[in-house]
Amino acid sequence: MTVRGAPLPVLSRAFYLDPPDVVARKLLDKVLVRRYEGRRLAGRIVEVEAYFGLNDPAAHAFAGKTARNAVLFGPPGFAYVYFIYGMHFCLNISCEPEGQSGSLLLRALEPVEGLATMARLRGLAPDANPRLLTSGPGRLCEALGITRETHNGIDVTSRRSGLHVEDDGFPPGNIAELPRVGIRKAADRPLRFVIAGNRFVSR
DNA sequence: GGAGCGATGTCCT
DNA sequence: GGACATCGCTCCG
Repeated sequence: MTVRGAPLPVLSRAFYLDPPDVVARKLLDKVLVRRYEGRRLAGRIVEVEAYFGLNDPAAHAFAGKTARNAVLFGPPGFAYVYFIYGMHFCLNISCEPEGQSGSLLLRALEPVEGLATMARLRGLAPDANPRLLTSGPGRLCEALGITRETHNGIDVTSRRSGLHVEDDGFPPGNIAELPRVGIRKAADRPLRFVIAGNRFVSR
């Protein structure tokens, strides 16, 4: 039992050692927390995609290690943030032992704490529809103030990094497996994991 | 509520 | 030069 007011446990490096499909399932219903200007911005993870490094034509790591994707080949539990379509950032967490390049793409959160701040960061009114805050990989990065400059390569297993994942003991929901979104290669593999029926899942 | 499409920077061929 | 793990707007039902 958790003592009221005590900090919740942060997911450790060992949590991310497994293959990406396994970690993706475990990540659902955990809480992503961002420390922003002294405030907590938090959202429950409701949609994750798994990417298998060198064995996965859709993965950024597929063609081998480059300057951009180097984080994926490092130890598990680090943030890989990249810039896409000239205007959005996407957040991944590396998994598998060092040398392997699996990762998890965080695609949607159910916002839990700091909704007004998230709305401001998204350029929306404070009372905007919460579905517009963090439903989608680009949206959740904007809502949490995550950019490549500020977060690529940071350790998400450390509470001090300003971005980590907590386990609040929320009972896991039913998981649905779907094809991944927005890719051309290996588009048929069911590596998108969502909380079935959750309204904050993207699209 | 869904299809179509333009915006825009970076990476790798 | 082409592709890109997206988003928000328009237009049409």
